[in-house]
Amino acid sequence: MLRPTRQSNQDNNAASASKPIKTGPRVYEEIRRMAMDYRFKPNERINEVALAARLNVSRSPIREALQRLVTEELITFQTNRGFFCRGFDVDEIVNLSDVRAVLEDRSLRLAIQRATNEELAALVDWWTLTMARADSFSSAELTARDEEFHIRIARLSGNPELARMLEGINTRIHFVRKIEVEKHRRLSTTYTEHSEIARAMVARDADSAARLMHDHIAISVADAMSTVREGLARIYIDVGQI
Amino acid sequence: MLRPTRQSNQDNNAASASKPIKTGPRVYEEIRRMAMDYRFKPNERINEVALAARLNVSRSPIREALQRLVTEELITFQTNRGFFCRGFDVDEIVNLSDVRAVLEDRSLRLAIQRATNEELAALVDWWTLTMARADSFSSAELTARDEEFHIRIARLSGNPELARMLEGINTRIHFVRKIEVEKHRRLSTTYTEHSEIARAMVARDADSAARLMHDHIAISVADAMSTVREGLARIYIDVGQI
DNA sequence: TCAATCAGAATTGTCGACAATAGAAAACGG
DNA sequence: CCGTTTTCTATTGTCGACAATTCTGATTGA
Repeated sequence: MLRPTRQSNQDNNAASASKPIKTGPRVYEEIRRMAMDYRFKPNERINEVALAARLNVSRSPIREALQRLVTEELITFQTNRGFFCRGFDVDEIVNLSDVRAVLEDRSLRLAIQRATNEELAALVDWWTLTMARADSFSSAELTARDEEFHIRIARLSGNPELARMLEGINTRIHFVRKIEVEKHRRLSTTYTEHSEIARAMVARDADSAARLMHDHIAISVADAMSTVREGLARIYIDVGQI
Repeated sequence: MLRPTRQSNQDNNAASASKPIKTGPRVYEEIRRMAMDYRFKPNERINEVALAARLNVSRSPIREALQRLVTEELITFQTNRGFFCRGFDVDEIVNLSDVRAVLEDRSLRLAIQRATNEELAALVDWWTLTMARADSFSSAELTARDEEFHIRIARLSGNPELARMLEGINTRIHFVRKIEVEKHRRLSTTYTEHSEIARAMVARDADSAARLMHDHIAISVADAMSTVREGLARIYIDVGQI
């Protein structure tokens, strides 16, 4: 295999000849994605050499990426035993939803105080457009838009820390959210809640907006359990790629 | 220097012959501490080899620790340029305080709902005891107790995610807090606020407790500026160890 | 049959080496 | 004298190697 000088990024996945991208960040992003989507089974031990081979790099960048993901709570770690996929359980989802609720509340209220009319109008328009095209989007794309709606509000809050924390939560509940989006889709329930929230924001009606947001986010333990049940089914049924 | 087989942890700092401690975790903890206390100057570039030499290890564990600290926002990173100490500025402190306020509010309300009488009584007692001995504590110890007071409440909330996020914020504002503790001390202002909060919790008076907590945490931009000013003075005046 | 013990295999932890990149200093030209 | 280019040096990025640890599963003894 005569080692190449400094691995010329031989683009293993997807034939995109677009960007070279440093291996470090690329590896991090790739593993992060895998963890978000539970491509590792819950609590599964992650074999460093196998993963390194799969991504065509040595263990160093793998380990560095994994360490980062540990503090993002997407991965766990035990000394001398290595890295593991996080678990997938109801409590965590419920707890995260609770934290999320208070952060979204603050986020929204600050946005109402600080955002300009134009910015809020743009939010409404963007979501209206998204809904109009909803049918043409895949579930993954729709989930991404859902996430983006909330992040946009967080950005309008003017507090980057708030946005950062919400993004952290988002990556951790991404899988759950995707399941919920698909459930919505099956029942052809449209996402009118976002529109209502955005309109209340335009009207600078903080309390109404906050109430709508809260109801939108709130998740009963029963709902969480049902979602987890479905999630576990997918994780263990879907055949891994390759 | 005839390399030793697997570095026998020759205990560079402090003569503690207590625990062996794996180098990985040790290094992480040590660098984390340095970052918390701004032993690196704000925005200073961190030299990996120098740091490795200082801690008597190779660059691998250093880099892994630094990567973790990047996602904890104690360190920044730029590809091909390396790691840097985070900045030290007013906006960040104000923004973090704002987030902290909502998390502490939630934390406290959940604790009031869920904690037992015994747990809340223990909180009051512990703080009373701490205050009684306050004079015998160093500023560092007192700061640690201050932090612990809030973390205990977060634990009583029963939501580990809440506690985790507050801990994350605590590590980032640790330096600021220490300065505030010393300011209090100079003015011999006693920390009665904690006692009042705890007592309101015992009385299950959520709104009063929350109001007290909010006032306790709230920081005006002017205050933040003054604290930052003092902080910068310390950072650049204190001579680094060795 | 089952628990405990003990090789042998697999995996992690840390290291030193070296190429690629960025940064600093020197040489150059105006 | 100052801005630009070039050369040299310092630093980061990634790798393969090997010791230490954990895991596996085979063997033993009750």
